[in-house]
Amino acid sequence: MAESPTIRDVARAAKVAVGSVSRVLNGHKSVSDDVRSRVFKAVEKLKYEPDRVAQSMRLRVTKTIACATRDISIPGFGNIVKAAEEALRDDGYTLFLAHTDERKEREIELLRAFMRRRVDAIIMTTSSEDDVDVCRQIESFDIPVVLLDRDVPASLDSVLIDHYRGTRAAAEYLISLGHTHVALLTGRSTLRPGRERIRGFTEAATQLGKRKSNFIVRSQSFSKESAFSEASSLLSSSSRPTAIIAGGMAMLPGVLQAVRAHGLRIPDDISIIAGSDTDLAALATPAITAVRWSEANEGRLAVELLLSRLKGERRREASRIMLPTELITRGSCAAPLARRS
Amino acid sequence: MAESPTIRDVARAAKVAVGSVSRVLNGHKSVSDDVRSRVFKAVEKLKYEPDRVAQSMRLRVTKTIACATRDISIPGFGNIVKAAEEALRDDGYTLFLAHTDERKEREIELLRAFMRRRVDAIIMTTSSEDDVDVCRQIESFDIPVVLLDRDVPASLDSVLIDHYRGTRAAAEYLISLGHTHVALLTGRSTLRPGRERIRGFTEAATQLGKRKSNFIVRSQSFSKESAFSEASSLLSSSSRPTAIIAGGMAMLPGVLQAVRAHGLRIPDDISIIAGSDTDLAALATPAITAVRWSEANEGRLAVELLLSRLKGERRREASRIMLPTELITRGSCAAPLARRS
DNA sequence: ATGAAAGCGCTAACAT
DNA sequence: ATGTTAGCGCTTTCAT
Repeated sequence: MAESPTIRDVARAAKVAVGSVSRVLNGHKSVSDDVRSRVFKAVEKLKYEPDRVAQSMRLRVTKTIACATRDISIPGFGNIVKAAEEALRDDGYTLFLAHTDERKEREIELLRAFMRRRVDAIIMTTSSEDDVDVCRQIESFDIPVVLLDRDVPASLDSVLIDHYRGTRAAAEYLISLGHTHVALLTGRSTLRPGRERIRGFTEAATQLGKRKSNFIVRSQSFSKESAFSEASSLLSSSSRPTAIIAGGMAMLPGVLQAVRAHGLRIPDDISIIAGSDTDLAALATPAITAVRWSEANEGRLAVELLLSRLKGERRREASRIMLPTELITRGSCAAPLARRS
Repeated sequence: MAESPTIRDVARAAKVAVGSVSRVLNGHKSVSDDVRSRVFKAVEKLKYEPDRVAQSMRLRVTKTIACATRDISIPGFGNIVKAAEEALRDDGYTLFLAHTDERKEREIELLRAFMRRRVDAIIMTTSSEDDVDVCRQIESFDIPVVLLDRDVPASLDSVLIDHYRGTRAAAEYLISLGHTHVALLTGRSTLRPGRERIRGFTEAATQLGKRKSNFIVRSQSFSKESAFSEASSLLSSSSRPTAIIAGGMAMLPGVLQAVRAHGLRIPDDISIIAGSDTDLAALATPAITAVRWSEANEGRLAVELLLSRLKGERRREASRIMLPTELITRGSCAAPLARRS
């Protein structure tokens, strides 16, 4: 296998200078038809492909964008990444993908690696919104960064999900069915998705008045495992809630597992609402009522934000795009048993 | 924001030559302690990070690996990619991710883009095993390529899943329950996963004898949508099967949707087996019997294969690693109704 | 319109 | 042990 041909090989084959080859390939005006056609012929013959590494070197632009999320194997993130990749590729960008495991050190290490690779922009979900190390590092970057559902002190572009309204709607719906003893399982309140869900949840609770309501929040982590253990402990408690909101993208499986382990029926024994919509929510039996938003839009909008900066508007104000949520009611919620009998 | 410092800036700050800086940073022997410490001090002070693009340029190695699968939003692929990324990162590699949408033109375009980026290796699922364009292109590459569950004429490394045994076990299990009218939904037989599943399925059918069995194969595509439409047509037919095997990573949702649309009960009216294990299979009601393999191992082994080539064994024979499958029996299968009554 | 040459940041080969 | 320099493949400036 011969080495790939370089621009010199093309120049030699076309009997022109390398500069002319470059000019032809980059569509400059000042080239004669004769040279142009000879260059194209040589390119064709040699199957020449410009080396992007060399171009990056020279142009100080790599046409790569880094994407780092907590865990790419979570279906929701897959949808986001897919849409982002699709939106990027038409402009000649390629996506670097990595997962952070929600660990700060990994995140810092990852960001450094991305900077050394001279990526043009970054899409990410930081593991913290107030950690000085991470925030300072991101602020020191001179490239566009868009955060996915995060609210950091720095003024960065972000695509936010309206978990507040979504969760409030979910809680109000449960209240309307007669529930007074409801649990919200979500991640740490130091992270926007957890914080906003808690806000919507507690706000809904105030409608009932303090005396009548027993709304509890468990905000440990967004993981499936913690969803399972929190739900299990809740379900074993003497006064178990009559409804649970699984407030995270990967939490429903854990909650359903716990419900099953306790031999409880949905919605008779317990009502369930998922904080994000998935195949599992749609096809469980009964189907699970869920807070939905468009993950594809989330990815797409993040990319649009980046591209607009990359195309020149580098100095505009930080944009915060809020994506609406919608409560999809299905069969997993009913009036609490006590009330029905 | 100042420009990132270069090796020259470090050399100047440490009052040494650029060559010495490079030697220190790359751990060469011939450097005095004095120079070493001065360099490290300067690096620290300037927060210098070597430019990977320049390194790639000089060393002819980019430390990037491309990964292209049909659709990254399919949970199974997420698991594979996650494991692969984890295995790569320790060696300083970063992953380029793209999806092919199972379209040949996209695939070719993608491969070209990857080559122009001078990726060191490629992990992929080709959309075809016999297409001359794609195969010839891949063969022309001088870099390691590992195929995920594909069998192309060229001698490439591959990680294969034992769908043959998995599907045969699934079909035999259904036979043991008394089913004689079973349908396999899977993708085109020109692709290994479809082909092997069909092989296992038909081989199991022969045990029953031609007269007694009514085993039908629908091999259109692996997509959820086609699973839905094929299952729907099957379920509406006058002689509908008593069991369906959803033989693809994303097909179970489509099949369950169809079953639900027809108001059928699992396993009373119809038995279901999933061709790959997911949260949905584990947590549906009833839980769905599934053919399982370790997607994490699939990703990990693919990377091991690549790294071993990258570390020198470039000329060894192509390896074909076969990953075992296992039938996880859950509650979605029962004897067919006719037989029970 | 085209050729020649500088230079992006780095490593390695060559001097000393 | 350390400094100097060529050169990776490309784009662009400067001559002509």
